[in-house]
Amino acid sequence: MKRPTIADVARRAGVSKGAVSYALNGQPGVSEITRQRILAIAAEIGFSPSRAARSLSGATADAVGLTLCRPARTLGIEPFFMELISGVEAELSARSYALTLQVVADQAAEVAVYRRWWGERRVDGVLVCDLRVDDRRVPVLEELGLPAVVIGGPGGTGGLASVWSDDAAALVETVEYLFALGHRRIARVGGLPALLHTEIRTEAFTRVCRRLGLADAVTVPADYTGEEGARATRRLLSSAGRPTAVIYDNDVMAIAGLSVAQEMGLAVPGEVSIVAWDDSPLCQLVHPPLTALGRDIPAYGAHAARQLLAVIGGAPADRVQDGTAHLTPRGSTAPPRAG
Amino acid sequence: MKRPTIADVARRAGVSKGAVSYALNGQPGVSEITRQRILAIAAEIGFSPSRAARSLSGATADAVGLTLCRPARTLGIEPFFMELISGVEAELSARSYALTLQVVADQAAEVAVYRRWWGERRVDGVLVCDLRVDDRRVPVLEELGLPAVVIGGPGGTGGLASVWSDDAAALVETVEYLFALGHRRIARVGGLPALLHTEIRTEAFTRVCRRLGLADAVTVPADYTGEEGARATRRLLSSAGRPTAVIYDNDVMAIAGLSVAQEMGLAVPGEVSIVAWDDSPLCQLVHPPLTALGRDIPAYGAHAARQLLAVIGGAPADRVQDGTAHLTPRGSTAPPRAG
DNA sequence: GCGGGGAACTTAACCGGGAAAGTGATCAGC
DNA sequence: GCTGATCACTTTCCCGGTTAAGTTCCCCGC
Repeated sequence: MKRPTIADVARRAGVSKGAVSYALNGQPGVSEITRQRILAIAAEIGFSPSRAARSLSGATADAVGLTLCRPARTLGIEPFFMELISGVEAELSARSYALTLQVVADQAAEVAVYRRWWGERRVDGVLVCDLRVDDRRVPVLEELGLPAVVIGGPGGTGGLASVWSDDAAALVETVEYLFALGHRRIARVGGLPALLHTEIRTEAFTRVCRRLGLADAVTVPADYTGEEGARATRRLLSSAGRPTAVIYDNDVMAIAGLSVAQEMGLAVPGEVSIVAWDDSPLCQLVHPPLTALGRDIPAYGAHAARQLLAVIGGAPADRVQDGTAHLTPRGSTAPPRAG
Repeated sequence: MKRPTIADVARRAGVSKGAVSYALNGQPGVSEITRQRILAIAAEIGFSPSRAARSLSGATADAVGLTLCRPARTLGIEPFFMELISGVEAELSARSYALTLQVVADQAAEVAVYRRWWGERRVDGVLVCDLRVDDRRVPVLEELGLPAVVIGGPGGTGGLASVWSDDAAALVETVEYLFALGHRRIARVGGLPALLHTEIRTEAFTRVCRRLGLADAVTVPADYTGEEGARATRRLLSSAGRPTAVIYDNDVMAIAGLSVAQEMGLAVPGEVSIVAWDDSPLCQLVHPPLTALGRDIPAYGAHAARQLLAVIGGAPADRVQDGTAHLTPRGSTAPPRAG
């Protein structure tokens, strides 16, 4: 019932608590026989050193923080965060680091959380998601000196370490694929415009379309929810000179878009081709299954966690590139029907 | 850069650190003028007390733990956990408690995590998900004396506090609704059979079907993934005397089932009606939109968190009932087509 | 037989707070 | 004018580890 302390172990072993500390941490200063005896006693009474006491001397909390700044409803439907977290976790728990999670309302709250965590020494570092254009968290983290790895970029990460994926290249690949199929009117339903990766994708989209000579390459901003995806799709598909292909910034909006197209009596992929960013099992459950840009999100998370641990360990704040998303063609894309 | 301590505040205020401690904690022992001066200085230099030092004296970690024991891919697609977490978080962060998350491989690992967390005083209590039949975590938690709230039941929670929802009643309501529509051959695609709530639902299903005189009320076990949902559906719909209605234990399997039915040329809801457990925006994105059993998962999580904080505070280990899921009829259910 | 050098410990200081006990000074009451 | 209470602090100890600085004791060499 009562949690044993190092003093309990010492008493039972008939040694001082210093000796127990040496024994448990594999340091010289105790004989092998004594060490084994101490370890056996510690295991027997279920002793594990108090993290608080340890971090009070040692200065590390053995925990990293992650804040999520999205409304509850979009957090739930998007597999991205949960997959990211499970990847982060895999890496952290292998080194017995804990993950402290906090859902915040806005960036101001997030910055406050960072300050508190660091002041309280609750975490040794943080992972930063949903990087924004001119993100106010970046200068704060730099000022605090709180070890951090930004999941996102490239660019906009200041002097902080980051792990990024080349969304621009993935988008170019997608547009070129649709172009090769014969599409000339391609539209895009984007994510939240304030997010940096949305801007990166939008810019890449505009650039590649101009290069290919596609005039009206429009991006309709949305917010990753099905409702917004549906509304944007309705707008696009009811316009004069409607697109023959639509790229969506996440799977939920793509599925909503597919529904809207079918509702409007448009054949997919005959009259409209659909591509989803973020491949997920859902993309394969609908009819037709969605062509999607997928990548290994848990690995991305693990990569970020690994880098954060390195930065905490004193490594320089590198900007590391993770794998680029690759296109998996499925039934939702085809050459546009002539007409 | 360097994190200030209480001694820094004391030095700048020209008082002892004891005085600073009283001032910050709102205790008597300092004059109001001094208190204000100390608070101003603390705010100015960005001081927040070290959690480690505080919990070393005070014994509370101001953190609760949550372990998730599902493979990464099913964690991602199911909105349940993320919604639960956001609800838990809302309650915890209001009382500035932190949430420590750990993804584990199996129950043995989970038990080890509990032992470590408690021994390390990393958490003040834990939330237990995915309660199993004869769950081995329950006796361990009781033995450790680690405050815990089980999210699940009723039953199987030993002497631990719990928050539960009446799945049996919700299932009965669903079957009666389908019966009233005229369905006489109703099947169910269940979740993992090892989970207690699956067993509760299965038993309730069997009982209500017997009561209504529905002979072949079969439950096909599955694992919440789309693939298994599709496989189970294929099996059910290709059998002789195929069901005219199928109830799925989660939304992903229901969507997969809908796809399979449409693939097999069966009209939904004309030839097969479909009901999903766990309503989510996805259910409204497919065609036809799915009739679903929904409830407020974030509120469920908040409820559990609130109870855990109460138990940590010394409240008795009650078993509290949360709201029952309610049926939202949509386009996927209708009277069976005569034939 | 005695000093030197380790090995195997013990002791004690420290980390950063909380809180009980102690210290002056002021003030009220008799 | 003395006692006692109260205020506003300061001092000191404690939490449970880590670790630098001793302290024994034993072995070895000369």
